[in-house]
Amino acid sequence: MLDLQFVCENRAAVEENCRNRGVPIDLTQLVSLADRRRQLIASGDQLRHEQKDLSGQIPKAPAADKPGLIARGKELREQITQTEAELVTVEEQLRLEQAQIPNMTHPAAPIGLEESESITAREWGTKPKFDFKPLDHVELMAKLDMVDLEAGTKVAGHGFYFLKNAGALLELALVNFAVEKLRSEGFTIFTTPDLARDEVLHGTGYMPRGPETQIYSVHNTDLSLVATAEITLGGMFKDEILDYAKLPLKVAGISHCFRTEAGGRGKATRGIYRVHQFTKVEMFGFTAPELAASDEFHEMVVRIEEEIFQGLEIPYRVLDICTGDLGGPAFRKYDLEAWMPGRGEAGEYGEITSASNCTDFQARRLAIRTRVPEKKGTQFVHTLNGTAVACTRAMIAILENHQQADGSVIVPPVLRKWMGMDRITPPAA
RNA sequence: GGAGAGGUGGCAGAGUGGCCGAAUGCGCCGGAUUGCUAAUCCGGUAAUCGUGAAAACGAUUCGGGGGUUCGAAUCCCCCCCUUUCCGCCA
Repeated sequence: MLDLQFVCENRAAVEENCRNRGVPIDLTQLVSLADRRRQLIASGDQLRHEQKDLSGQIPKAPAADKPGLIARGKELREQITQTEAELVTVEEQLRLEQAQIPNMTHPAAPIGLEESESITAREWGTKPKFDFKPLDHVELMAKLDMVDLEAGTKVAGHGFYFLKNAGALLELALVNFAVEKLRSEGFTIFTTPDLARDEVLHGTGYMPRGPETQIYSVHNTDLSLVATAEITLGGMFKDEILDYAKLPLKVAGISHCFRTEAGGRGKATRGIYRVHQFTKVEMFGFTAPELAASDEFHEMVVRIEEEIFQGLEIPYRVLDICTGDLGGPAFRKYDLEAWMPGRGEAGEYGEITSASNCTDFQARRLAIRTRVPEKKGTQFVHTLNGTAVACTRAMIAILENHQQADGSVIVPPVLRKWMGMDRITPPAA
């Protein structure tokens, strides 16, 4: 969420930003609610001040004066109750209005509403040329006996799967590879809860239990399955004041990710590209509340993502995401898209990572602050998140890019120590 | 799951209706002093909201919510969390 005072004082800029992002918004209501809130706080403060003063006089007052003072006290109590009740209502409405407003946007982010208006910042690697018709990951995994989609459907429904044989090993190898990389970069590694309180989901900008939610919730509890470890990693320092000297904090989480993918049917649903559950290693950062600090962290996150996929020898491109395609909390976002030879007619790019700088947008709702030397009070830290490895997508890219004419797949050298094999071949019958 | 104990400032820990935003200790910051890797002494040291250019002033906050009262950290009710013992268990 944005700072209320900031929104009121920079109304035109906020409205323009919303237009750039394709978010319809009218700030009139918000501004008048903010005014009303201020009035109510002022009169409430004044009434309470008088009440405090009065109740201090009562024990010392002559007996004859007491009934009058007590009567006045009762009157004040009623006025205060009334004022506070209205304030609660106003603040509730205000919160709803505020929640609609997306983060501001990095001045360098490309402006545009269509996905196609994102800019390709750079490309890496050479797309493989095959002297045979390349298979897609579904066919490859079937031939290599790496997945059981039917069993997944039987047990949990469409969008669930059993990884099997080299499939299961490949998932673990990817997790290990990412963890090794992140440790060398100074990240503290966590396995995190796969469920979180709705309050934490809201804090990180996810909306459980709505009509269009992407989130699975557990009935009769305030818990939901996490869509990413971003939620739990962001939530772990909720309401805390972080030591400025220890920033930036680099943490990484291994978790399962659960997504309903409501309305996601139709495009690219084949195989394990879009699934309801997958395993992911996620980076998360808390930086000093300065754009220079979070910008630098953002570049580092993208660099690590690129080095991971360079290690896996996957051709990819980096997209600087345009304003219309940024999520609400993101100030700027870079996606990595891997070349997937089995997608579409002759191969297509598919999203494999996403790295966002959320500036203080998440931190404000989560109340994660720091004390900046020489500055009064506390300030909200900046938070960032980025995918190290989303296993299913990474597996697709590996299988389709490294497939051989005989249907086997060469294992990227960096994974071999965990896979225990150089090449994935069909298991002996 | 059963029985008990407890949630107060960065930490520890007092406080059972007005003199309590809160003793004391530790930590931290500033200063004094001492020729010595330290001790001692003095002072300062919460967050949030509102008004204000600022200094400052006011309000709120003792796990959360509700109640009693002129007045609640303190009394009553509900909830949450932590912890100890027992049971069960990967």
